[in-house]
Amino acid sequence: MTERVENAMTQLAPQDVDETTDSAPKLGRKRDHTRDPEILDAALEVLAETGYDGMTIDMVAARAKAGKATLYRRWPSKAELVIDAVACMKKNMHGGDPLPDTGTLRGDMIAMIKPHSIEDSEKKLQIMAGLMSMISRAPELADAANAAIVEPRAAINRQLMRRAIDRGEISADCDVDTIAMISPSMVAYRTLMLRKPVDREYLVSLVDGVILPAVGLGARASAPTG
Amino acid sequence: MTERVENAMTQLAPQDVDETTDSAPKLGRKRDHTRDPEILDAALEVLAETGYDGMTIDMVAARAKAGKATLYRRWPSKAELVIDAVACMKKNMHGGDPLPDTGTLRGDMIAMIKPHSIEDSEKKLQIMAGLMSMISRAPELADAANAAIVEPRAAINRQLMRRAIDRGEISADCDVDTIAMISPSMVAYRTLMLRKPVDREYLVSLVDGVILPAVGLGARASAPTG
DNA sequence: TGGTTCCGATACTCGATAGTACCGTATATA
DNA sequence: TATATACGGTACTATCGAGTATCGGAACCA
Repeated sequence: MTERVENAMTQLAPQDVDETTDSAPKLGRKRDHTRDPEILDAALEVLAETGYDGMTIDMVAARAKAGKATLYRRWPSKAELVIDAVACMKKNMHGGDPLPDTGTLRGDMIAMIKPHSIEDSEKKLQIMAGLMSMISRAPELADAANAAIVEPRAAINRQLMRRAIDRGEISADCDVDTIAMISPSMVAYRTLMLRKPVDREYLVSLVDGVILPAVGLGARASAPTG
Repeated sequence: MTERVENAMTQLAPQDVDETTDSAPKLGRKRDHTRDPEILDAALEVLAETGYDGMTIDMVAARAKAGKATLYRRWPSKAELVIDAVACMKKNMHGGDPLPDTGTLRGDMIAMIKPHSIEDSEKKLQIMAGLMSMISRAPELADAANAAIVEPRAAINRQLMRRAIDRGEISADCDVDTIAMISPSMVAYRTLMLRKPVDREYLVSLVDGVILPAVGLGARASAPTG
C-alpha cells in the first residue's frame, strides 16, 4: 500500500549502490553476484505462484536457499527486487531458435507453435497476473512486463508479416502492429480470465480463423498440414 | 493467503443466512437490505482503485458510510463480500440501449462505440485488474468476472455477426465465437498492460483493420462515416 | 594471521489489517 | 412500554509480514 518505488537499480554489478563510486577500498569478502540470477528466478517463481501481495521475502529466500538479509543487502525493498526480476527476465531471454522461413506466412506462423513456447508463455503469463496488483502502484513495471513477456512475441509476428509483405504474399495495407497483437492479447485473456487451455489447436484456429483472414488470406487458401 | 472461499451467498434477501429457514420469529429491527447495493458498489469502487489485497474493510465501510460491523453482519469475510459484489455486478447491469441495426455489420459495430460504453468498460477493467491476485485463490471468481465484464460485449458481437450471416453479408464459415473475443481481449490488454488510451479511434481501427477483414469484408468496402 | 565483509540463519521491532466485542442509539414486534 | 435486533462508531485482539539486528562461520585481502 504505502509502498514507494522510485528507481530500480538494475544490476549495478561490482560495487554497492550508494557508494560515491571511488570511496570503496574493496576490503574483505566479495559479494557473490553469481547468486543474483538464482534469487531473481526464485522471485519470479514465487511471483507466478502467489502474486505480488502474497509473495513474502522469506519465501523467496527459502526458494533460493539464501538468507533474508542477503536479499536486503542487494535490493532495498521487496518492490525493487520484483522490478529487477522482471527487468532481468527480458535480458536473460535466450534469443531462441532463428525465425522459421517456410515461404508462406501460414507456414511460418504454424512453425512458431511449439510445445516449449506454449509452456513458456503460460509461465510468463502467470508472472504477469501476479504483477497486476502492483502495476497500478508502479506503472513503469507494466512496461517492463510487456517488454519481457508479450512484446517479443508481437515482434516476431510483425517480422513474419513484413516478410510476407515483401514477398508480395499479403497487402502492404495491413495494420501490422495491431494484427501482431491479436494472438498475444487473446492468449493472455484466455489463460488468465477464461482459464481455458491454450493448446496447439487453439493457436492454429487463431491463425486460420482470425489472423490470416485479417491479412486477406482466405482461411482455405493454405496447406493442409497442421 | 490462508483465505478460504467456499460459497458466495449471493443475496439471500429477507432472513439471515445460517438460520434453519423457519426458526426465526423475526423480532426487533429488520436489516435494511436497501443498503446492500450501496455497500457492494463501494466495494467495487475500492476494488478498482486499490486491488483486492490493498482493499480494506474499513475503506469499504467508510465509502459506504456504514459501520464495519454492519458489513460483517452481512458477509462472513472480505473474500465473500468481493465475490458477491462481482456476482451482483452482472445482475445490476441495465440491459442498456437496444442493439443497433444499421443494415451493415460495420455500421452496427461502429454504432456500438459510444463514449459511455468506453468509460464504463475502462472502469470494469480496473475491477478486473484488482481481482487478478485473488483469482488464483478463487477460480470461480474468474468466471463471475468474465460473465459480468467481458462476456456481455462478446455476446453483442456474436449477435451482430450472426445477423450479418443471416442477411448474407458475411460467410457462415466465420469463427464467430473467436472473432467476437478479439476486441474485448485486445482492449483489456491495451488498457491493463500497455496503459494506452482506448478511444474511438482505436476501436474503429480494430473494426476496420482486424474484425471486418477477418470476416471477409475488405477494409475499404464500407461507408466513409467514422 | 588478523581484519573486514559476505554468507545463511534466527530473533526481533513495528505497522497494518481481518475479524470481534461493545457502546449508545434507532427501529421494529408484542 | 418492554424486548430484541440492526445501526454507525470505536476499541480491541491476533496475526502476519516488511524490514532490521545480530550471530557464528566462511571467504577474501594485506
